[in-house]
Amino acid sequence: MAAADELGYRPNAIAQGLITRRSGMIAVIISNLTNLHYPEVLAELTQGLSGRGARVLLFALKSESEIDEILDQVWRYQVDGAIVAARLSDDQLSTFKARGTALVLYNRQSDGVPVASVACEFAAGEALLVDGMIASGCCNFAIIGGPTDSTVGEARVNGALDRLALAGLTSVPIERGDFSYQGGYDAATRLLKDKRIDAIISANDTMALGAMDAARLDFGHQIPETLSIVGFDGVAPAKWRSYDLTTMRQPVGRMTTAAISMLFDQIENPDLGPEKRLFSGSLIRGKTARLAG
Amino acid sequence: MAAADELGYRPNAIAQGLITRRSGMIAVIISNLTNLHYPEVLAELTQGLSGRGARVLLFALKSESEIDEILDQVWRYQVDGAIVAARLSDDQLSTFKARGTALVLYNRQSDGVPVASVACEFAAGEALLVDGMIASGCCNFAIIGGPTDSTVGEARVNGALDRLALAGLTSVPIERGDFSYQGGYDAATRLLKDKRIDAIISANDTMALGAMDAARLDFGHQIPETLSIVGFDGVAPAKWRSYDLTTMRQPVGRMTTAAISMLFDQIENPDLGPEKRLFSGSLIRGKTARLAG
DNA sequence: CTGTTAGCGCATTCAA
DNA sequence: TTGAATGCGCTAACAG
Repeated sequence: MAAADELGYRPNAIAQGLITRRSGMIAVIISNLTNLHYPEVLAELTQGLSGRGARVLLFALKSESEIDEILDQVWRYQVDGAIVAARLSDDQLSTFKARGTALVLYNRQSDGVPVASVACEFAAGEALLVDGMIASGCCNFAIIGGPTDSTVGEARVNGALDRLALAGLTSVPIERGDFSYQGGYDAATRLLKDKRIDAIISANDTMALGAMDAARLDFGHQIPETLSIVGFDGVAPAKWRSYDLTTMRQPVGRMTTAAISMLFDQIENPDLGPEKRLFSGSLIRGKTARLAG
Repeated sequence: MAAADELGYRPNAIAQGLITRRSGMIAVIISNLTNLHYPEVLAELTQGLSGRGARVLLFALKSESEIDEILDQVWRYQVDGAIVAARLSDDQLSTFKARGTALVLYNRQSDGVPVASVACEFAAGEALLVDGMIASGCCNFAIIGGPTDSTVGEARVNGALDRLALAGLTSVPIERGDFSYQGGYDAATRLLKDKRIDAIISANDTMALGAMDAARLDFGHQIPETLSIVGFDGVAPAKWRSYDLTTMRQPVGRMTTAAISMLFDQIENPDLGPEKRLFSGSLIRGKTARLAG
């Protein structure tokens, strides 16, 4: 019988799945793969899932409107579970429960339906950044946010705003970008017309890098002397020496590991109550902000 | 019957696949997802395949040695085809033919077994870069290559060496990196100890960016006045204003589109002769090399 | 054109 | 322990 194996025989996983009702496939749904942060997440997820004997069925959304057709495919393929970094409506969330498909949200929360999720704590992270900048003398803040329909983006903007308000800083100008370098560059170009701005908080690193270039190359700013800039994520280019961005690094490894184990917990024990796990980021003291304290 | 659909019924693609012998899944195998270039490729592939009604089963290799277990999974899952950006042995290539699984190599070639592939022409690209640099007065070239076991890396290094030899430039120093920023940074640090070097050719953009930072921040070079640097790929960060790298951009959209249509051609017509499609890159005249001509 | 049946490749059950 | 039968959800080929 082992001879058959030498002949190239491999059990048909598709047929196996039909009978065991376990396809061995996990849907990974990511809304903007081109964001520098997500390839890292995807790589970790793929490795981690592979280590637990599962395969990744990948879905990348070009726009959030595609999510319905994507979910349609997800149902057809009988995936054992899904890890989702995209906006899901309450209806869509309920469908997962109704169909008994395990689900973990990545860096998103649900206000309505209870659902398992992992996320990086932004409030504490933003607070740390904001407090440090205030303590070092920044007083005219501006924010570069994501699109208003982005959960992550809004959360980070609000986290920063809250902390600024706590320090008595209100009416902070906000410009929005699409999380891209160019988006950050353009947003900063609009913001820096106001010469008093001496601190920019960006909702992610890539936009912060664009903002840095606009500030120093077009506006003649010295960073961090005349302008502080901070980001969020801790992507690889933020560490590059031409930038050396001050930012909060998401613990990608721990988050993906957690997402995977939560997913398998659900699969093995279907009526497990959903759990939310929050990880705190780690401060990367780059050279783009003087952080006192 | 349409009422059943409202009830949430979706045909079981797994069962469909069992009988039609078409799973609707394409394996995408990528060796180093963390390389900045590949997320873009993956995004395009996923979109394109989705547009043709196929789903992506993703495999990311941490090291080339995992390829065998990966292929094992590929066979089990009865994928309709595979797009592979990883090193495959002749044996492995033959197995695809033997099992009748459609296959397109991405940016790799096979010398032995005939197999369909798409690739970006490096020789002409490197020639363009090299000629331009020579014409503008560079005469002490150095090369930053990839690991010796990387097909793409070696091809690009050899492309550059050939062209340099044609101009009578021989004994060009080569240092190798792992395609990462740090790898390029370190390689440049070793190369630039020789003060005569006035031109660096990097096997990819990310290493070129690392080399730029080493050159200007540690060695006090003015780019491109005292040192020219060119890369290959055309990744997003290469266009960032702090770098503005001179490079050859791979036509990712055309290449992925071609890979997908070649794959489907094979699927629909199994005994189609393999075709190699070569695309030429487009020169991006950044600011890191003065290119005469 | 609608209704029935067989079988895709397995895992699981039951009989031997 | 080994061997044969059943069925997972569907499609295709067939009969009515």
